[in-house]
Amino acid sequence: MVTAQPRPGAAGQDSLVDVLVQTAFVTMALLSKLGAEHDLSLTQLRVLGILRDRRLRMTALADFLGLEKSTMSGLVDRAERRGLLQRAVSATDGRAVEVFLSPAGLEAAERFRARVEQALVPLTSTLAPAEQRRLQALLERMLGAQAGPELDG
Amino acid sequence: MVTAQPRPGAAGQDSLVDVLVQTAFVTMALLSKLGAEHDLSLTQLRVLGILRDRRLRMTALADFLGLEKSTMSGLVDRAERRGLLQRAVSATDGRAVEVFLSPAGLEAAERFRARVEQALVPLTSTLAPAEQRRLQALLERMLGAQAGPELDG
DNA sequence: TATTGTTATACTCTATAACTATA
DNA sequence: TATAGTTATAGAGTATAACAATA
Repeated sequence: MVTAQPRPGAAGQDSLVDVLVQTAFVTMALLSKLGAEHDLSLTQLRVLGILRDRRLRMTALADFLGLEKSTMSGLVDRAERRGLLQRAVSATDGRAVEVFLSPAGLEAAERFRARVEQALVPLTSTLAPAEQRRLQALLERMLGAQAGPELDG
Repeated sequence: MVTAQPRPGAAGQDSLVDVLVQTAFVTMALLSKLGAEHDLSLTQLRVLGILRDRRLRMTALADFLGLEKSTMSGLVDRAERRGLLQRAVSATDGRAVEVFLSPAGLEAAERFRARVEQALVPLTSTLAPAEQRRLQALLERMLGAQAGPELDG
């Protein structure tokens, strides 16, 4: 879990939960580090990822991320100021604001995606191709069991 | 990766990297949510986890978490104020400060660990016991490939 | 009156820079 | 002089509450 490696050297008596949590921390640390290189927080990265192929209202985006709409305002403000995304009042509802990636934002999202792919190779390539497929399948099945659309992203 | 589920319904064309990242986000969201129930941030949870079975200097703790020592000061301040951990000047080096869990902090750490274990059951139990062992083994091998002690925790 | 967003305010997390105390 | 921590300051991320505009 949120614990340090048990004992440097004494491996393997962890539970699946421990390993899942460690994997999550390692992965997030990596994302975090890569993001920091471009001054992007994990949340900003998620926003870019989510908007890669859609245009969402503030509220929908907030729901996706599990955040308050007031938080979204600030988040979108900063990203917009940096030219990564844009706002537009909805054509059908004068109250609603739609958010979408700017060309620069889209390019940043693509570029980042490639960086992550590449940065994770040292980890994933530890496993043989068949094992990688098995791991992917197991994780997919596990994730499938998990509910809300707010959690992926 | 940091992307939303491809298309609600169209599953499975993701790469291993995508799935790893999604797993990480789901896991972190869960930890985050459980932590929030006790007003504990992910970082505070990590501190509790790391100190569960050790006593560290401020600098060592900062290294473990990959943070600046000034950040540690604030983090430890707040946790100490809440009675979760304590500071003590090192017996051997008057400049150094050692940090360790208070009894309340230890109890909180244990309690939280159990909560996480329990909260992840819906996910892990999707897999048969043999599959769980296989998943754990695969992840462990993958993690083993990864370097620094700053990244676990 | 209900919904969509924004603004005001406050707190945590984070970093950089300047500082104190000990080695 | 170098090292260990703290303090001052500033910015991002987060939430709650109050508000404006539209439905």
